[in-house]
Amino acid sequence: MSRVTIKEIARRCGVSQGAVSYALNNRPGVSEATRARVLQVAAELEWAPNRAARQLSAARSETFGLVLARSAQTLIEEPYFMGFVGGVESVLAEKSYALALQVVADLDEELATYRKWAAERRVDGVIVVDLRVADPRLPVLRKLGLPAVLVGDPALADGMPCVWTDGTAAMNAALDHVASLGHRVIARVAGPPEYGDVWIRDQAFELAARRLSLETRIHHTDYSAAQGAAATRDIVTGSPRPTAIIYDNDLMAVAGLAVIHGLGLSVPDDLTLVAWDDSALCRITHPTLTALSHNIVGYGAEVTQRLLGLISGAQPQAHLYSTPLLIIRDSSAPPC
Amino acid sequence: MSRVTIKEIARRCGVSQGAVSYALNNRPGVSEATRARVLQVAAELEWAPNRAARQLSAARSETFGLVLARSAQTLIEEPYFMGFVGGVESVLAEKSYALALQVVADLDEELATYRKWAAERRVDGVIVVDLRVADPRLPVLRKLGLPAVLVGDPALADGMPCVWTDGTAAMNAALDHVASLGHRVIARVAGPPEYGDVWIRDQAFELAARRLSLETRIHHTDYSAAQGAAATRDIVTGSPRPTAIIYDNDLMAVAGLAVIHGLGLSVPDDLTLVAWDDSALCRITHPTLTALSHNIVGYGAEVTQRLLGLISGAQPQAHLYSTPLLIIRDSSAPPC
DNA sequence: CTGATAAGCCGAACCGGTTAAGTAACGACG
DNA sequence: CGTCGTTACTTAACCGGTTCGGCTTATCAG
Repeated sequence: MSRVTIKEIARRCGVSQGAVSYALNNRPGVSEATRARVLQVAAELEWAPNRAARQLSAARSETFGLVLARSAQTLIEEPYFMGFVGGVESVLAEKSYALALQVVADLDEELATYRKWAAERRVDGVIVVDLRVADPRLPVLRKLGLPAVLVGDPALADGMPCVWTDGTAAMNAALDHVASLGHRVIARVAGPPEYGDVWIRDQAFELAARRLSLETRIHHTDYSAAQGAAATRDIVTGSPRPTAIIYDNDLMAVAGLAVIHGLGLSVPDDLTLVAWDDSALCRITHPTLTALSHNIVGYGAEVTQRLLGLISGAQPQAHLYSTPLLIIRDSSAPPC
Repeated sequence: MSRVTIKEIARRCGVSQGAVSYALNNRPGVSEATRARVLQVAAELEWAPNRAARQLSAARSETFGLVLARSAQTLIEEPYFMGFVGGVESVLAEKSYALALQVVADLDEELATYRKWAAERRVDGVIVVDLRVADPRLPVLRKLGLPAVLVGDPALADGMPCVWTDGTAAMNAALDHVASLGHRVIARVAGPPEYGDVWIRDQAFELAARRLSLETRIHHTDYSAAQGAAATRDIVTGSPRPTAIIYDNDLMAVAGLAVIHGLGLSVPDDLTLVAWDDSALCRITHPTLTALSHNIVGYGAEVTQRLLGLISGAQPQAHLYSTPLLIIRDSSAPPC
């Protein structure tokens, strides 16, 4: 067990602790010769700063927080989150920041977590995902003074800094695509309506449909495969039967595909399918799924960069990360 | 910004800091009356212990570490990890322990992370996943004196504490199942051979096949959907064509299913498919997939419990968590 | 040669807890 | 009544860094 401290380095170099601290932190106050000597000794002893000590005096924890208010089950099923976390990590690692990840059951527990973190000085800032319509977390974060970057549309962010992808544009692209193929009755299998992204897509869906003179229907789900399958069954057995379905995530699209096959129908001959979130799933089904693709790892990285900027004094602002790109695959074709 | 410290509580209660500390930590040395008063004031002020300060003096970080040496891409595709992390979290949350999660590219970076954590006193212990054959991490962890619980078979653990699921028994169950259906030529689409679990399953596969007089072949992959699909193509176009395929994860099984459909073959008429890791994927395909199911969330929780036990002085030992259960679904049937 | 300025370094306070050692008050007991 | 042991605290050191005021010494303008 090495327990190399700054004091030991000071002793060996024959200087004071303070001088060593300046040297190691690349701050003025020591000569280049001394600095070099200190750095060399530190390297020899394999010194690493004790995190707790640094946090205590510097009043920074060098940690960002991320709370996921979803069931463990959802987290398993949705490839989204792990990718996002991976992106966050990739940025944090090189700044030697840490990520405090907390999985909780609901928004109340999420709020409790923020309060606890703020009181404990546990994190320097948080990343807030799954933005809601009139999100109750925003006023709490404001009051706690906890720096935060929101993941979601500025329309939901109430002026707080956020990073978003343009769901409206993506929805337009998707509807333009199916309309241009000749589809006239389109269904949307959406996530829970309280989610801000879902709400925005709902709006965009109806608006674009009106523009293109399409007939529409929307089924709200909890994002799970089970409800995606159920919604698909409802849609397919309805009348007039839609000829295209747009899903809010790829898991439900894959589940829907299986239902359609099970009913003896064919994709894309009888139904055109479009998925949101283009993970590996969309490429391994038969037929492969047309999808709105975006780089989730990059998204997580971008959000983290913004949070780093924010705590070092950057102006809070909304930042458009990207617009999901429509990748056309075998699941879309003209209706027959 | 609340900055409630123990000193403030002491002032308000008219006692010393030390007394407050004893009271808050439920230790002897203060009267019940004083303790009650301190607790009440602490609650009123919404005091929470400053983590850094506590860590510094108590020399415990109340944090466990978990390094995932996989590409961000793999993490996205494999539902496994997020579920495992969720299980770990569920236990840590109630002990108010934190999880330091680090995603790195390879084993060398993983080792570097352990060294850094040990030097910084960053974590009290680590959870080690993806055990290898003759794993280079074990001697390093031993030397660093970092408490660790390994996730994997005792045969790979070199005497260190571990939690495992019985892959051999599961493989036997799978082969008994397909053999009893009448299959005689069985293929295995395995993960990378350097992974300990894969190695164990390889052994078990060959051994059970010999016992049951089956003809076998093994294709090693990197666990990805792409290589799972490629392996399936090889297998199906080989001769004599196997009539059953056992996959090392469900992602590859789903990818394989699509390949088989694409080649105009049918499951389960032409081929029986069995997947390892029973996530939602296995239930949303058509046909649904027979799978070796285990509770990954519970597995993560169990491992974490063991690590908590270990750092509080429990005897290190190997602990069998469970044996994956064979769930028979529509993808298995007698060969025709 | 003197006084001002700055570079380089030291000593010590400080961050917010934990904990060993010391003390005062009090009751029991020989 | 003196002694011993408890109980209930207080005091102060300590964890390992950061940071600030101040002390030397060298540098340089006047």
